[in-house]
Amino acid sequence: MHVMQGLILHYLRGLSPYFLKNTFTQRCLSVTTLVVFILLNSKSGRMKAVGWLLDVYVSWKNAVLWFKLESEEVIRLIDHYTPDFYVEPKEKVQPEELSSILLNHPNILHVTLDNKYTSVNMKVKSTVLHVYIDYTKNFRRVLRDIEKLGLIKAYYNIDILHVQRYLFKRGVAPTSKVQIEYDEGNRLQCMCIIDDELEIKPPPLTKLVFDVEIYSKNLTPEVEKDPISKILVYNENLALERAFEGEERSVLSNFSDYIKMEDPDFLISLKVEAVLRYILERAKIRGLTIQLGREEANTDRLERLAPHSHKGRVHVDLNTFLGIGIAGIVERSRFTLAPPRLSAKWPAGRTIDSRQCYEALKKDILLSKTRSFFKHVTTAKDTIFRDRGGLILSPKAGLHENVAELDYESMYPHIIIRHNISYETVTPYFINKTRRGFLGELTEKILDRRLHFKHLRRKHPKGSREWFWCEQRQLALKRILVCIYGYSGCFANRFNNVSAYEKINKIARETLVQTMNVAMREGFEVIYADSDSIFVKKEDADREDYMKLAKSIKEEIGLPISLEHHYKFLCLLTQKVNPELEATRRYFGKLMSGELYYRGIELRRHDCPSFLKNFQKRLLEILFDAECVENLKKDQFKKAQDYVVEIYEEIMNGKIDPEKLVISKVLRKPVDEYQSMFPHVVAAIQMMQKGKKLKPGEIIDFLYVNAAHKNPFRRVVPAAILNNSHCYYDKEKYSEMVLDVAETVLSLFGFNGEQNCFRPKSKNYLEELHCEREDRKFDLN
DNA sequence: GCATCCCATGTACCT
DNA sequence: ACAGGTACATGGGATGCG
Repeated sequence: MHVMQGLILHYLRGLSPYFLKNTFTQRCLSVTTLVVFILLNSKSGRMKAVGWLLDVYVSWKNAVLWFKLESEEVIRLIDHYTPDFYVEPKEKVQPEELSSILLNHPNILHVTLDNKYTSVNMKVKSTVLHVYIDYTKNFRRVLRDIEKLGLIKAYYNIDILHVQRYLFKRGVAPTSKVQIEYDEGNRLQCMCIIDDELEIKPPPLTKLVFDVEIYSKNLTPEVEKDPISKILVYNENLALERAFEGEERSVLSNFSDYIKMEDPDFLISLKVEAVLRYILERAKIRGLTIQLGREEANTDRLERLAPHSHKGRVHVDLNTFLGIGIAGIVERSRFTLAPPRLSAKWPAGRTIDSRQCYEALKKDILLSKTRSFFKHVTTAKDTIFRDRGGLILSPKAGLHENVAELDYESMYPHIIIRHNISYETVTPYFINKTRRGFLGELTEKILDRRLHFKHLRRKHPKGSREWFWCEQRQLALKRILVCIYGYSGCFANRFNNVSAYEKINKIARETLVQTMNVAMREGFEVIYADSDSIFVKKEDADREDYMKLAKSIKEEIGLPISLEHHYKFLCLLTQKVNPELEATRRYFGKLMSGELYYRGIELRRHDCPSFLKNFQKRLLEILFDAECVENLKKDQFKKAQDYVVEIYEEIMNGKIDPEKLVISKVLRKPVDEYQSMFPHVVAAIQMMQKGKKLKPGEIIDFLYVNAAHKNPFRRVVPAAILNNSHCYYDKEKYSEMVLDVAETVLSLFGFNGEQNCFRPKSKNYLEELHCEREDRKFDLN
């Protein structure tokens, strides 16, 4: 009850005349704007502007839209919004009758009869009632009330956000460039999209990257007790630009003033939502009213802070920003048609669902709430036989020279498009090719866009702004594309069709087999293949020959494939636990360009201490600093072994900075759910004893101090409570790890850390590894 | 009582 | 609320040995 009242007050305040006047005068301060206003105003009483839709939220019966204008001004406009949904009456119930019953509800404005598809199959339209509600806050209540009637078979369009409903209807994606018209009451009269789809440069949105330091005795600060000691502001390159420090009150109010002055569109920090809330809570405790958004925020119930409480600005996590940048966030917003504050953080499923809903509604398909049940009955045996993922050809373990890696470009999206795979076109028995599939249509738009930026990127010098923007855009789209395939068969997908998913996999496997056969026919040896890539070699083949192979595969199979890497040396590994077997998805090598390239080994793992990573990298550099295989196997291998001895001794002498030996692991579940005392779990428990609040997903940094100790609590120490003066790392444990890391790189050449630390096993070992495998024909049975 | 093997558990990586 | 496949470290019980 309290919460509800708080929210309503909050919304009312947001719309009060006082507020509107306030922003209006503020905006008019600039002389240029005044001139523009007068000029535009003189004719129609309406004002026009061009800008970008920055943020949208919905409250009460309005949509509030924030625009960044070309003039760098920011304006807030209001548009009407009427929440609505659809219902399908039960068979015996007359639609007209249900309609008049519904109209009795005090919060239902009106009801119309309509014909819509209720499934993505689009077979036949059903008669449905279109129900309009007065205010957003009554939406759930109306649903609850009419549920009790027992007259309704199904509800549609009820589990999307109001802001999605508004934007889908408008058909405008946030961040779009638009021409707007609005009246003196700041009511939006007209909004037309200006096509800037092919722009590389993102809209001119400004950002503020910051970090908050909190003074706390505990590992997790408590907002009631622990003051903010510093707020640091960083520039584009993450260099410190400004520091607010000293007494907390002044830190907070200076920071708030700074935001007001700089007026950034984006607020960016680590754990941005938690940090912004912490700032507001501390301000409240200090009796300050500060404002981080462009509108006043309601700070009555901070623990229930609404997701869009910093209205008019977009808050984004630092990692998202570093990953895909503003350009990537713009891509996500335009794909999902959701405001960037949401689209930037939504996980894959939500992202794809949003766009699918938009596309479905455009086709007159209503959005069912319930996940569709099994569409086709199959036996368990069928499922096991059919539902296999990508195909992997065991690597031929050993050292290879002059190897080409050919990768299909976006294989899964291409398969979806070429084979018309979609929720409504695929059954276990056939694919309907008489009409264009829903999924293919969507995938093609996004794939074309991604490839456009991927290829455009190459036309700009590496490191230029344009290059980065293209990269950020194509990366953001790539991440979405990969998930379209995975999400197609996911149970949580409202349109899901497992057959479609399985079909994609089947075609992918067949494609890979055909690809290998082409390569072999052309006289290449296939030494490894995985899902959408093959590794081939042929004596004396050069770059041209490999590109020619890619071309003939492309022509024969019809999907784009290209030379992704050309290796001077490539090591394919055997399994550590079972050296007779080859290890997939674990290899390392050196490219013709001189660059190292590796997958799956310790160097790629985030839980490997930095010291060991550096060590392994150096080992690779030493090993591959060779002209030919002989040179590598003899001289460089020897040098690498010497380096292992050197590092081994350095560890044993206790000379290494413990900081560099810290291991990071993610805590995947609450500590009490673990069945064993794993090191990171023990470290987590120790941290909790020191007052750290830990949730699943958090990173645990720890150091081995006595790995073999009987008491699990004596084995590790969390990095956060490392006391340099009496903390020693476990030399035995870390020296073991040094040997393990060395073995990954050197065991192919006979190195075995355990048995004979630094001498090769046998002379014949390498020759054995190099024995040629007879060529095989691959076939799907 | 110990060393060793084996397996479930858990995390991370690859495509 | 993305899937499926894979590798490896770890803990701890089972097993074997003396």
